[in-house]
Amino acid sequence: MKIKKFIIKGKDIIMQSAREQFFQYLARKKLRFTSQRAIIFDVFWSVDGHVSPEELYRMTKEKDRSIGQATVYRTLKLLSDAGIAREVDFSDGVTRYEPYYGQKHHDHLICQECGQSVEVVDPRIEKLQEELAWQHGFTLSGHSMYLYGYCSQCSGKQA
Amino acid sequence: MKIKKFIIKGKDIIMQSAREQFFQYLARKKLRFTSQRAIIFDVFWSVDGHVSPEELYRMTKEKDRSIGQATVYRTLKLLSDAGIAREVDFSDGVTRYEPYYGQKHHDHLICQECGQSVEVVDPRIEKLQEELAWQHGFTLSGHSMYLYGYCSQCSGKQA
DNA sequence: TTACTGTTGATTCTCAGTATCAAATTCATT
DNA sequence: AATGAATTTGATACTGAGAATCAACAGTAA
Ligand SMILES: [Mn+2]
Ligand SMILES: [Mn+2]
Ligand SMILES: [Zn+2]
Ligand SMILES: [Zn+2]
Repeated sequence: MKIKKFIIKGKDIIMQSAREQFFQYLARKKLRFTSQRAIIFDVFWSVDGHVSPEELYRMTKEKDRSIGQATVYRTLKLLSDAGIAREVDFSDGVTRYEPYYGQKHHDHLICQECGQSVEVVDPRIEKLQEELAWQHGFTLSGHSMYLYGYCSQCSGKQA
Repeated sequence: MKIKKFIIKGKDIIMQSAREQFFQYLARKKLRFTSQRAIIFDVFWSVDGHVSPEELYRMTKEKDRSIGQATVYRTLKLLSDAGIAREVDFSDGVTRYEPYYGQKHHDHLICQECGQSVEVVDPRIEKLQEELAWQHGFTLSGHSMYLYGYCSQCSGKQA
């Protein structure tokens, strides 16, 4: 109970910080923190998962009928640039976004049967990636890594 | 000279084997090794790089004016299924294909400035990926890993 | 107020990739 | 060779994600 409350409070604080960072980013770029952007941010943050622009569009519409789809796309791009959202691509044709503020970097392990995804990270891999790039004279600025397979439930059903 | 000749000969042998594997695959699936498929295969193989369907379409047209774009798309898909081509996605909006027969698995290191890509592989990373999936109860069937950064030429020009 | 800059939603557009389909080709049997 | 079934083809229409356009709108500062 206490722990859960603590966690929720923690998440809430993070949310406020992220909101603040978004605000700061906009200010720095002389852009405005409009009501639409606020709504989109809030819904996006409350989902806290891997959400496509179209999904988010549907959800924001429930809060505000008048919000346009283009604005959702635009805002997600802004959130990316501000460093509080990240694009993820599970190779199923839709680009998704996930909250990224204060979150450690992670990669994804995806079940090809049921679609569930697990967030994973291995510091040793991260280190080796850096080395690998270095060996080829590259300055590494980022990477994307997706591990595809079958989860414990689904690998039983496999042929 | 001799070495180059040997390499070319080697490549040629591989090409023949890949062609043979394509043929076998088609036979197994009761599909036909048509002239169009042969042409597309040959051009694809001669390019030996990361080529988009549209690029390949343009190139095959130079060999045979009458080949349709749909056939190129279809054939690339067949080559994928046959295990002699692989889709690659450098996150620039186009899916590319690369020959994959007899080639060791590799990942890609991409320069975000000039677009050049380097094929890389680190057995230690591959191993750790396997372990990582295992730890989460997953059976790993594949992965995609792209390292983004700036090559030695381009990192000089960086701001 | 005015002038200016950024924002919005609707709409149109683009572009990769797919679905459709009638005509053509190839294969299997007779 | 003739028949008929199965596969393949290229043209064309279509789809769906995302971007571009644009006129109306909303803050901002003088
Ligand atoms: Mn994630
Ligand atoms: Mn490659
Ligand atoms: Zn599963
Ligand atoms: Zn470069």
